[in-house]
Amino acid sequence: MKKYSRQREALLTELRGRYDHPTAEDLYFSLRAIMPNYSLGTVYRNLADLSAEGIILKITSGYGPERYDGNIKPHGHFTCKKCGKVYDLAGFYEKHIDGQKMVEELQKSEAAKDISTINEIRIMLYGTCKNC
Amino acid sequence: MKKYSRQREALLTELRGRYDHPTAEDLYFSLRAIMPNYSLGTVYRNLADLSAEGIILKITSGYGPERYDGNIKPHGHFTCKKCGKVYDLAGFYEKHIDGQKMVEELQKSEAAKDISTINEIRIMLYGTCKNC
DNA sequence: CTGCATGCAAAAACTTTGCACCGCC
DNA sequence: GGCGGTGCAAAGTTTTTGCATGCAG
Repeated sequence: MKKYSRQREALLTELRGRYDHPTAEDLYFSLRAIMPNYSLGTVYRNLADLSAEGIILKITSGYGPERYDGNIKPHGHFTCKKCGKVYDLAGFYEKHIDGQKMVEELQKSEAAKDISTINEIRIMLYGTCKNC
Repeated sequence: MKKYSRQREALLTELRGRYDHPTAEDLYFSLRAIMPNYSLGTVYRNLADLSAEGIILKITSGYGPERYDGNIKPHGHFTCKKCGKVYDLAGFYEKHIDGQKMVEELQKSEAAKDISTINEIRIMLYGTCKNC
């Protein structure tokens, strides 16, 4: 069982209160404003724990540092290759992705020889954003 | 126009000759065996150039360093969260992903307000592999 | 009190870059 | 010959970790 901590709680609240897919450093600065001794190591440790538990989402784009999302409802993302910013693709999953079917088909396919379990599907589109 | 170099040529040959999604370091060691002065900086520079030009694929999983793929035909990947290894999902794209339709629908959707151009779609599944 | 979480700083992991030299065009 | 690519090493960026201390259970 996981032990409660004010730091983890504050991190979760902060992340859930914003919709800009912050980096660890973004969160660090925000949290420092509230809890002046909040350390960067703790940000990273809590982000790693929370995302491993599936309580938050880690967003990996390959353009800049990792970003995090408090919204764990499956949804697609778009990354701007110029500025690295990540945008939500609302409604995209519902329209285009049938996770259950994908997993079922994979289990029947040749790829099944390598795969033991599947627990996450990420979809990332790339291009340039309107601000760039 | 891009100038020819033995190093870039060898990198491309090496990458196209293997199907294990090597990291920059993997390629560095392989290339060193053939060209003893091949430097890691050059590996990174050529990987960056080639992937920016779309001649090779950069595979970002978020579990370990970037990996690269000489096969640029669109295809899905699977990452093992334990060992970081990446596997191809053959036939997955054809069966599940209609890139053109995705882009068209996105242009009509609310997400279009942020997006200027789209030029890549990546899909990554996660879980554990048979070897772990 | 006991042990997991934190703060802080050092270190690790990965990637980029400055500069002198080399080799393609 | 000129300019872009390379080799090497140093530096940059991002993330992880060791250890003493603090706080939840």
